[in-house]
Amino acid sequence: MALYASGEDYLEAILVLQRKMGAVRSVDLDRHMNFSKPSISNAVGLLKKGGFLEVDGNGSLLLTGLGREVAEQIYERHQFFTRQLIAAGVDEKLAEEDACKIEHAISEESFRKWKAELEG
Amino acid sequence: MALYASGEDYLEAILVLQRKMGAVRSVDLDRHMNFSKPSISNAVGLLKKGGFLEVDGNGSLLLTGLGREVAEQIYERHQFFTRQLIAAGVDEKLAEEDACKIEHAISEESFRKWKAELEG
DNA sequence: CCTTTTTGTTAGCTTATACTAACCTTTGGG
DNA sequence: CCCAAAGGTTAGTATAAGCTAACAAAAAGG
Repeated sequence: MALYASGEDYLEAILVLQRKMGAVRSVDLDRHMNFSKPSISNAVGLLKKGGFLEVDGNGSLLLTGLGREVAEQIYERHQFFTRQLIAAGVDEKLAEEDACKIEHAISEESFRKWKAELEG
Repeated sequence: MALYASGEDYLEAILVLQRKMGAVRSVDLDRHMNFSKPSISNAVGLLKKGGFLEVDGNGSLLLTGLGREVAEQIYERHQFFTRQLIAAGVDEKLAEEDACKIEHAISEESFRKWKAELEG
């Protein structure tokens, strides 16, 4: 099952929220991303079907190995682009916003090389 | 009328083709981008309606001031990201592909500042 | 215990962006 | 001069990703 920009964003959000607050349920995603409950519910269903996460008896979202891998990759990109933009003088809010879009647009290969070049 | 990633790509392609071969018709776009004729036709219609281009009696696509402005902005981003990635060791083909996606994801403000920072 | 709130799902809609199949023009060579 | 090719449009379809309205189930607390 393919993963798209949207799915990457959900996985990243789950990772971030897990680090911040331990267990993460759909409703936490709901509050963190600004999407409606049905959108979250639908996205979580797709990620489950794709093997990126599982839902336990308490409704907690658990990243699988695959899901965690993707989430960490995307989050690393997020941080890199945010740092770069802030270093260039962009204010934090905009830097985050733009990083959040760029992170889905670049290939892993380009990212690795560019990061090595700029921060290596 | 709003302009999306897709529209930006068409405008950029028109600009590039104009520079390379003078007049540009839909069929030239057709060959340059790998989309079907109806997709091109539809996109051109939307760009016309949005005031980004006009079509003359010969079917040539003429960028308006607005259209040219957008096209040049996007093309500048395209060139910047391609250069950066190539400088980081990414091969040209992938650099172009990734640049082509990143160019739509970044805000003008972030782009200006980042370009100034990296290429002074 | 019953009611309200919290949480999640279903059903159905919208929009951006692509596609194919089929059709209509215009144009240009034999 | 006619027929084929080239160029472009129409109609209908698909998919990713969001939305609202309405419902269902579970938890919480007076």
